[in-house]
Amino acid sequence: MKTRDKIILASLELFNERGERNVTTNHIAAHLAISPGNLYYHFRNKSDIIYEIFLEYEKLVDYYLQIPDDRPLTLDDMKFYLESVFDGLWAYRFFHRDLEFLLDSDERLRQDYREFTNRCLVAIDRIFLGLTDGGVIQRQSEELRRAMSLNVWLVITNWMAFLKTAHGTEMDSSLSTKRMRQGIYQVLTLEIPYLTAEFYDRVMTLREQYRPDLPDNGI
Amino acid sequence: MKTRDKIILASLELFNERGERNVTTNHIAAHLAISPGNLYYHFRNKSDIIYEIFLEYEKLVDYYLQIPDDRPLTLDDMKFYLESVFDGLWAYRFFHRDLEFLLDSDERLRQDYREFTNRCLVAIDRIFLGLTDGGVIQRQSEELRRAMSLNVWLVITNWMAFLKTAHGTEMDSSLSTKRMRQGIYQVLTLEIPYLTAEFYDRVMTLREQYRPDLPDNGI
DNA sequence: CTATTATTAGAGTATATACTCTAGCCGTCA
DNA sequence: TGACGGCTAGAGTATATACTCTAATAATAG
Repeated sequence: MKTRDKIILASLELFNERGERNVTTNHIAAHLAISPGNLYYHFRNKSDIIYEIFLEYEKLVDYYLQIPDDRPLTLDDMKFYLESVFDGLWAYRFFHRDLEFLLDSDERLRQDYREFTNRCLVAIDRIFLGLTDGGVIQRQSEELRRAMSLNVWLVITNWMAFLKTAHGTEMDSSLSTKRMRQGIYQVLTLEIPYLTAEFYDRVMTLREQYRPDLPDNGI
Repeated sequence: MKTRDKIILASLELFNERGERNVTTNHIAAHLAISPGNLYYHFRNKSDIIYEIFLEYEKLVDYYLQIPDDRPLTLDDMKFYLESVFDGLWAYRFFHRDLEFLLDSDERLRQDYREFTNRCLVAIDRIFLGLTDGGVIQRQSEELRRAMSLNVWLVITNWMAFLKTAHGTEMDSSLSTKRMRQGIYQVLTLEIPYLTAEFYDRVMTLREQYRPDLPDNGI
């Protein structure tokens, strides 16, 4: 593998583990057993590494959120969207953690992230529409649908942070995978009142699969 | 005013403006035109200042979220809760920004914040119950109510971050006050399907007052 | 084989940051 | 008046961090 790619990979790994703020370029270099000079030969600065990682994240999510325009959406589609998005969130979880700082310190990233958010919101909206056409969700006013899409986005993008802050340090990966799934449960909760009678039971059954089997409220 | 209190106040102000990460203890001292030594006479370290600010935040929110147990809740109560909580969020907006890092670097804060989250979730749940008793909201299963409460919490605590990241740098205070109100709009959106027939119109009218009068989706 | 270019090592630097230390000021109370 | 304790100034320090510079090595093309 090219050194450049190794740097991106190691950075992502370290960022996810320790948080971008706690990972220096020297750490990254040391982790790869290369010299700082080598790292800076491939990247002008730390922001450039982060930006590159963002581009991958963006590409992944954009890929996942493709919406067929020749057919309505099914329950399987919905399940796929939810699982994919939460997987992406997990794979790049450092990103939403220090988001505001990252955007503050990189104009390019700020611009791109804004458009990315926009695309995601539009995609969520289209998914709702597609599910409406598919008879899963009742038709709603555009205004309500948009407000709902935004709420879905807020729940999704805040889920990781909630897990990290509301739980202790007991974030071993198996537990957090389970907990991640609870994010899907939360999103499905948002949809419940809008389900059609035909699909109500099926969606509720699906939702059961993501229910946290833990005694408390998720705390 | 005591120097100690001035330090807390100035820190909060600077943290909110620039983000905790961008504010050093030397900045705070310089801003107050006092010496670093003076600052460290009053606080052992930066974490201590942040912890002190958190205690005030906590006190404020706990105060706002008091729930009368001798009567059901009214629409006015609900409005009060929403406006108060978003005001608190705005006044201490730096806090949720670098939350994960702050909790990572202060064991005390992590513990306290966890309990704080817990209390808030319980309070939201009780508010829903109170509104049910008040005939505003339809009675739901405990499980659904809890999941809804968590969604409300996720929307609320992510609202500031969303504003900061989804909009450009055009965050003058008048605009952001308007935008903050949209957070209430979003929370009310969550409640719509659960309103009783008697209160539906009144809540929808209230919600109208928080509707963003901007052309786009809030981007 | 040689010349040129891409890559890498690793010491080094400028700056920032959290925090310390000592000396002195100032109000109060005996 | 003087001594004492709370408060403050401000220079200073150890460490970290992002990043640079030069020289050496590997790869490649002619």
